[in-house]
Amino acid sequence: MELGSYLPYLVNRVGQRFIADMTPALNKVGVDIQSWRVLIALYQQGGQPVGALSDLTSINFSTLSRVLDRMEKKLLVERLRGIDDARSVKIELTGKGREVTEKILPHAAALEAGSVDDFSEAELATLRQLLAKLYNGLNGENAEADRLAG
Amino acid sequence: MELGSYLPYLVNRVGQRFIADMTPALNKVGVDIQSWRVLIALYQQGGQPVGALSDLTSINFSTLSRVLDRMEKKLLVERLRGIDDARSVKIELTGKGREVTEKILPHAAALEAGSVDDFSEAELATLRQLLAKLYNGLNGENAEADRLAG
DNA sequence: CAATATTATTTGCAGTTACAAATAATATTG
DNA sequence: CAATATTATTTGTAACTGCAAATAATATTG
Repeated sequence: MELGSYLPYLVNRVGQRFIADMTPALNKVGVDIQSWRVLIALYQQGGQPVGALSDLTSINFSTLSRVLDRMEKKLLVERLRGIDDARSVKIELTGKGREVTEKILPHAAALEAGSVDDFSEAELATLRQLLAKLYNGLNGENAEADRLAG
Repeated sequence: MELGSYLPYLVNRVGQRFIADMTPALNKVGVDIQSWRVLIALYQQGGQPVGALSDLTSINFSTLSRVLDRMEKKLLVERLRGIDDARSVKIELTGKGREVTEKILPHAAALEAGSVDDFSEAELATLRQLLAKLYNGLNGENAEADRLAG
């Protein structure tokens, strides 16, 4: 097996570069990378219970609970307890959360655009499609359970 | 901007799934994900100074120093001080390090193979090529410096 | 060649992360 | 409907991470 063709390696180094390149813009508004993932998810998909948000952001649910603590302290989100089921907590963007998200979004868009400067539209579409397909080919945290359940 | 087509999102969730799916095999031999990245890198590219290893694994160099502490304690690697330049420390796999790597490798290969089960050879080649191209389109940690240097 | 600058790695420290257990609520079942 | 199981989130804790400063060595320069 060659490192340069090993998918986890190729994916990880791209992910780390995205983070590194995004960091200056995030620092400017005092938002860390995890909080940024929560911000876009909420901005685009609307208020979510913690569990759904965990799936959406790929952040471990107990880590996410702490990320939400930080964000709540900064008034970026609020926890709405027991809207339909009192066990779940709906997380909503605040006005400030929306504002901050909209301040960051142009940087994010520019960074993404810059990263695929040399891509044709077809290549870009293919990359997105193949990344989605790859995701579906993986098991996620329920790998063990999935396998046992057959 | 749509979340489902946003590259950092697509890449991050694939990366997290790779980690989640790999974790059981790593736990079995008591190796964490960062150490695993170091193991494959050294196994395939040979002994490296810390800085080069940091680039190769996308692990922050100061974090890497601590990862190497753990690995050294487990006798997976050794630090060879001042081979050519006494400032640098060459990191080498130990026999045990090689052994453990070879115990994990089949799981890693199987996981990768399983993740692309539905891919044609052409799709797989395209994905790898586009991920490499995407990586090159990103700036890495020197983004600021690069930009200033023009 | 002493003083200063540069390069490579480690360490202090203040957070962040994730497992497992605890808490809190709803759902099931005998 | 009380007892038990299940679902959703938080919290205790121990380890991990990354920035910035410290250390340690080589390279440059006046």
